[in-house]
Amino acid sequence: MVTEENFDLTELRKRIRHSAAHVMADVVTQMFPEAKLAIGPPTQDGFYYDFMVSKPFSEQDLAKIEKRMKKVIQRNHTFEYQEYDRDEALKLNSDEPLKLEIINEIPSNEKITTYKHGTFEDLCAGPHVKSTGEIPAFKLLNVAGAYWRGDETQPMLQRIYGTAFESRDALEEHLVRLEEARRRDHRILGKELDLFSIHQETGPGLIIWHPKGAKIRGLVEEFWKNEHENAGYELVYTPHIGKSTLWETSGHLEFYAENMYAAMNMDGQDYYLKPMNCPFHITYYKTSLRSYRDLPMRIGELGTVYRYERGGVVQGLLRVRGLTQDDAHIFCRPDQVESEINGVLDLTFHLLSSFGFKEYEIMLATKPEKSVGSDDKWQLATDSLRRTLDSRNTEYSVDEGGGAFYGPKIDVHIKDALGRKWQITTVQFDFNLPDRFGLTYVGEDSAVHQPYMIHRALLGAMERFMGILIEHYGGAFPTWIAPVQVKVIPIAERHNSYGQQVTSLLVNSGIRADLDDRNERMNFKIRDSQIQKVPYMLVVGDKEVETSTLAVRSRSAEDIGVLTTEEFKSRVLAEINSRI
RNA sequence: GCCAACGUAGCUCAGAGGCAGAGCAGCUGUUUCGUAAACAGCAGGCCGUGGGUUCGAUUCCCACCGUUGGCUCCA
Repeated sequence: MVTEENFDLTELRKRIRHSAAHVMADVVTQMFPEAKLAIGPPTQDGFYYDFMVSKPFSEQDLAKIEKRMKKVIQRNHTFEYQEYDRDEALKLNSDEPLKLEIINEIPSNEKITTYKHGTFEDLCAGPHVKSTGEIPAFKLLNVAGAYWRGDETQPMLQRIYGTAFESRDALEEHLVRLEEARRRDHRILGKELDLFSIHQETGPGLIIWHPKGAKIRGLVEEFWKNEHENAGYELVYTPHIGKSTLWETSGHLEFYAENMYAAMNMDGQDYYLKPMNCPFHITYYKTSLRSYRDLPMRIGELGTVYRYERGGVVQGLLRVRGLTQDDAHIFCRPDQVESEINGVLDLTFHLLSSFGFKEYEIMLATKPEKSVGSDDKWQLATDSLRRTLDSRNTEYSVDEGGGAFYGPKIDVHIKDALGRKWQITTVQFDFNLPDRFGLTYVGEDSAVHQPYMIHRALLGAMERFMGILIEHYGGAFPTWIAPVQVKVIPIAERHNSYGQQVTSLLVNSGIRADLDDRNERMNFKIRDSQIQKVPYMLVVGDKEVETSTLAVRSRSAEDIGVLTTEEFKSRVLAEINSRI
């Protein structure tokens, strides 16, 4: 362990990982002399090194590399720092075309430095641990193709991922966390809990919601609708396809065509599946002459859109081709922008915290180089976003130039139960569409003005949000959205009718209760309900029938004890109402 | 799209150039049971799709489709 200097843990890990990457590159170049080096940085959870090789590495190669790395670590070579002038550096790396490329991009006023351990010297800004012996625990994880500089026009390199920690225990803990993440994978839980499926026959990225998954989604949507109506939104339904002229006006055919499904031609007219809802909401706006008194108008819809995503990126519920956005468009006057943004943020945090997401990361993205809309519009919009965020005393970071070409935006990332970050909420100004569609309202001055348009999705897309929710809760949904809230478990057949009475009573009070009257032992039924992560199990046998009670068990394996049906009912209803 | 691995029963997975296998789930019985799997029997298959090699291919080769892990982290 490094002790002389009091490194902060993240810094220490960075050094360990970066050093492990060097050791790996050392071993790889020994084993595969023709391998050319690219880069090998530490990452958030580990490290990688990219190599240019003619033949990809195999799993067996990884095991061998790992073995030899251990030997290098044992030999405890010192990491030696070295400075070079440009010519020396070029000469030193004459055999490494990718390194040469990097050296040539280093500004002339910067030093060119290397780190050397044993016979392996690598162009590197450092820093490293003192010697290879100070890499206490590491593991190689997987191989993957990666483009040189992440650019698909560049050659594909082979990347080896690994991770390293300051102690065996910390490494072990990390591997357990990876395993936990795998166990919570929404695709696995989706199957186990019978929530949804995806089929080769129906098409990749297209979800079939099974009754239980549909139940959860329906409850989330119902909650979403209620909260939106409470927040002054009006909800609409719009079609799934639209004529080509609509998408010409909106600019989608010009700018978004590669994500759109091909046209369907009927009656000599081209129709397209909608990739976005905005043109329809705008069309609604235009159905009437709008006065300044009508604004703000908040038009919302759980709108299902279809987008072509490249084969390699489609994944479970997280990246799909048919998705339902929790979409809304706000049309407002310039003087209303701030309060509207505030309202959107209030609603966002209310919704997200209802699902147990309490940690947020907020990004304000400003005007990019290529953009539409006048400078003063950008100014006003960006300022109002900034002012709104400032006035809320929320922390946020600014992504300069990261806005959409049609307006600035605020993005919200959430942290789930495993501490993983997900980008979900987006609030975007749009200077483009009001122009293209010629949106207007009549002002107090009886002159015609153009409204501001804000596009926002709070949960993002229902499919993706459900995927995140499944992993966040690990499939153990809180009672208010659990597809089955209560399982009634009679011990023997003679208890079925009492079980049925209890079930009906609960169902009649709006509780999703189910009777398990299968010809199975109680233990089997309990196990089944545990696996299905049903919040409550009610065991009924001779004692309960006799005293008109229930033996209540929760899925967290707590024995809650014996309650009357009424007691249990009010307890569960209270829990449902408080959404816990 | 690109790199790699994978695709066998509803699910999880084993197998091998020569008759296709297990566990769970399903069905039929038996059992009536007190907090995480009762017992027995039965049924279940175009071995992803198409082509090639071979006397013979689910197995070997090629293509396609699909799934999984990657493709921002700048020496």
